[in-house]
Amino acid sequence: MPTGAIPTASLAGGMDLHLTLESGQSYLWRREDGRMYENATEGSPWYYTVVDGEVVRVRQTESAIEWHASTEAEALVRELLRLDDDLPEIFGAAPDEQMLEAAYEYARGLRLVADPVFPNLISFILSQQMRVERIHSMTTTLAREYGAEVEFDGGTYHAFPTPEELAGATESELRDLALGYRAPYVVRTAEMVADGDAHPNEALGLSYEDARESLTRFVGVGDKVADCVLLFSLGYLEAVPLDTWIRTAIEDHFPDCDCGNYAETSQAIRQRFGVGDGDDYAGYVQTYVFHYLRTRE
DNA sequence: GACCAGGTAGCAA
DNA sequence: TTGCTACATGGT
Repeated sequence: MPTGAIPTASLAGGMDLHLTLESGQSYLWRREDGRMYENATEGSPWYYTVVDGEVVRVRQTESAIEWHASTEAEALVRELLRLDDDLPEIFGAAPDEQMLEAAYEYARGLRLVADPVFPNLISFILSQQMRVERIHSMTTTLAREYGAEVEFDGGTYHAFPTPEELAGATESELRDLALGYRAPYVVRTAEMVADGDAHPNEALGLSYEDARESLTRFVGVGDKVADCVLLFSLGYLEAVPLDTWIRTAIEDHFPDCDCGNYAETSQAIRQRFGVGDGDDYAGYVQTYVFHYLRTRE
């Protein structure tokens, strides 16, 4: 079984794996000690995910990010956890606002993730009007009920279901799993992908705003969920999902950015959060602010 | 028992 | 276009 260790000192701006995986941006990793989202973080718990049928385990030790997988996986780990992002470069040039500075300090070492797109799309369809812990538990349930079992190093893991596997579920079954009114959204979106009518990757290559518009054709996907898919999966780091927490931040700290509708408020806050003259990395700033506001105290 | 959580679809004006 | 409102569930 290939293993490896990526020295933390080699990563620009360091890395905090716990923050990165438990800050509510990805719902596709699970903690092997079963203590996801508990504040106590003694030891170096392993996290795992399944990508294209391959189990990938990672943990953070004092000096490295260790990985363990069924194939050579360093490049994949670097991609999934965005280990090549240069945090000092991003935050060195980020806006000089008191609340933002507090968020940078609070979440030092937090990196964005690059989730596989279909699982990410479904997990954020589930996310509406839900708390972070429950979103994670619902994606875990879908993996357990509909995902393929993968054997790895003596253990059994569950992959997130494919579009075909989820399209085979019924609304009624998913309601029985406590997905509530999101159940038909999940089935219908999975069917669109499984039937070849649409794929979230078709957003790639489009301008940011066209890409956001493109994703909203999926059932259960509006501007906010589309922004999450763009930011946490498709590498549009300028995307700033306007959820309840960010809307509160706008109200309290950047009231001039509230333009009354999503598209214009989005543009204003992206300019405010962005590095330099444009909106570069505005989504990076957003993720720090979200985590800071949601979990401080 | 309200109130809230990483909102959206459907419908009326 | 914009402005309601219904929608499930579980925790505080």
